[in-house]
Amino acid sequence: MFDIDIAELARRTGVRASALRYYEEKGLIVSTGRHGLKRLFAPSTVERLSLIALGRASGFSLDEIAAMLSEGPAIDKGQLRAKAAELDRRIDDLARLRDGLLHAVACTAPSLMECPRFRGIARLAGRQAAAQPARRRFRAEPA
Amino acid sequence: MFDIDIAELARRTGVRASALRYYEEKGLIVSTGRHGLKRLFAPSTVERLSLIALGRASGFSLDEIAAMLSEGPAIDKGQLRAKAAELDRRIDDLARLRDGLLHAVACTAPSLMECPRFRGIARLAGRQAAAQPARRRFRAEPA
DNA sequence: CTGCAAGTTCAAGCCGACTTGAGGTCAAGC
DNA sequence: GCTTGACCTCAAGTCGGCTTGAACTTGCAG
Repeated sequence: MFDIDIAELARRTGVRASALRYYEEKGLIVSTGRHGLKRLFAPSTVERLSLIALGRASGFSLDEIAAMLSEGPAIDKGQLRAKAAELDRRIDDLARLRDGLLHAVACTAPSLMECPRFRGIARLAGRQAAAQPARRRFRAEPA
Repeated sequence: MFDIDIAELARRTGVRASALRYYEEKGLIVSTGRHGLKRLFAPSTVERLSLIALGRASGFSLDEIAAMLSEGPAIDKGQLRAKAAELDRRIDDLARLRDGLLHAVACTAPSLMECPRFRGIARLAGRQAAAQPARRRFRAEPA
């Protein structure tokens, strides 16, 4: 259970070394010290990074995640509850879209927009859906 | 049921005119013609934009949405099914994170990372969570 | 000792999704 | 017929989240 270097942390988490340095700079993770120049991380950082990945995949910004993970004496419960509620809404949206896609697979209408069921989904979607940039997929650090 | 101009479309959907022009350029929406210089849109574009908003909120890129919405003679069912499965995974992730947040509210451990339940969530989250940029919230076009 | 792979810093670049600003054009109202 | 203001185009800028490249430092193997 000794501290691990950045390459090992990258290997265990699938997060690139450059991203790990960036995370440290942003305060999302901490290194326990250095061996020469090289950063050392506690093994528990692996779990912390899982949580960060989960937050990212759920659409939170790094700053928001930092806030949720902060050790601050006053971690705001109300804010967490609000986040949870927001997640519930997003879950509903995703479920609706999933149902829409599955219906689209089975649907015989010539195009999605001509399918009344799909248009119903569209109508439900409404104005309130928040803008959000596109995902980018993980790319491996060149060997 | 006459065609509407870009300002009206923006008003009905909450999407800024500049974004609508960008969407047209990317082929996500089409204008039916011009009145002078001004674009005209069919009223059904409102629904289409709802769908686009839903897709965005669900983490799809504009290109992916364009593909899903395409009228193409061969809209790939397998791909849609894959998207639906992906959504299911994302829904699971979000539910897990939501449960984690709710537990955090109730939890007595001094910090999230010291709570065994939360660490369990972190462990489940695993490596497979895809990287994804942060949401940006909608900002209204200056009056 | 020396070499070198694997780390380091820092600045600059990239991507998607828009927004902003400058300068131009048009249809409608006076 | 002229102004006005809503819309137009096009290029450049912004933002978050990294990645990349150049130049440098180390600990360890030989």
